[in-house]
Amino acid sequence: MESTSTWEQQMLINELTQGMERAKQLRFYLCTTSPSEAHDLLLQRILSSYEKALSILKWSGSTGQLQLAAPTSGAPESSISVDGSPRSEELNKTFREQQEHRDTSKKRKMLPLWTEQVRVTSENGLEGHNDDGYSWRKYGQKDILGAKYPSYYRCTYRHVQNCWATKQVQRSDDDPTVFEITYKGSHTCNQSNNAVQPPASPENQELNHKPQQQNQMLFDLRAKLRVNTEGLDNKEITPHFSFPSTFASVDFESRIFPISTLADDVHLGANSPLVVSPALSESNYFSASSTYEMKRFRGVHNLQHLESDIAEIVSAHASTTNSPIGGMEFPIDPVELDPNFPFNVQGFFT
DNA sequence: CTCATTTGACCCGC
DNA sequence: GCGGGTCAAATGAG
Repeated sequence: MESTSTWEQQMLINELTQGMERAKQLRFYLCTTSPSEAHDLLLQRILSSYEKALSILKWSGSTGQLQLAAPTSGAPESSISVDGSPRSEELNKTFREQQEHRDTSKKRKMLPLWTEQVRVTSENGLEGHNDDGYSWRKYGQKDILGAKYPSYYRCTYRHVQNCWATKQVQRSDDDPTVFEITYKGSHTCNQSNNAVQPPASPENQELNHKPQQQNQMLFDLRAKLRVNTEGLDNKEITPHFSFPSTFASVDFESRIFPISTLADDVHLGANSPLVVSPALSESNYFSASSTYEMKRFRGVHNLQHLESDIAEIVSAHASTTNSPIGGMEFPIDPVELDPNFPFNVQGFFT
């Protein structure tokens, strides 16, 4: 019981911390740069973090696992609307909680639930962003009543890092250009530390599946970088990767949330902590092998997944040298990172 | 060869 | 029995 509560608290801390840090970043950007869509996106992500935190709070409250009250009465979306942005037409993503009426199964109450709507356009496939940096694996698709072939995704690192986040994507009945994405559970994998919380616009994965491996490489490299830097200055480096993806969200998020550190020192000043749930992070960084053991203990029912899990574990250590992005224009060794390192390569908010 | 997706089968709650 | 959700063998892509 307490462990569950602690986990929820960590998730909450994670969300709130991210929201705070994004707010700091926004403040900085507003002071130093001209208005741009980046500001809107950053605002959106800030609000999303807080909304998710509220979602967790409400969910925990309903299950009695966390005795905290949501700061708003009624639906949070009434007070914190992502769509509140005057440019929401471009971002066009609403965020609403539905835990009150979606929990028809007691077992399925075990995970927090929220829904995100993503609008798809013919030009760029998705407005706003397409990917939150999370890596998903599709595990099912089924036509159900009132939905056209909803797809089911789970976190790629479910077995490696015991991350039980899932999402369901289905086309909106009202507007065929809108896809409703229902997220279930929060990421406990490393990705959550590097990715922006409002998770991937899932349709991207239906319309464009390629970024998955790219995300994995990015994640692997990020993990590697973080491990390497953690012992040095408790800082981490997330360089700007630009993938040939149809969408730019991963690229964008890498820029907008440079997981801190040297890059943040440049942009935000040396007093920018950007601590993303250290407890969560650390426990996850070294959870791969233990998860593997756990899996063995519980009995592996899918050898293919086990093998891929092992491959992921191995690749996480080898990606720095083998991955195409490992040979990028930035030095891997953080010590060698020049404070003036051009994180604005390919335009940092330009 | 590896890994992600597809898709029919299966499980489970109502 | 029905329907939503998940599993896992088959298949395909890179």
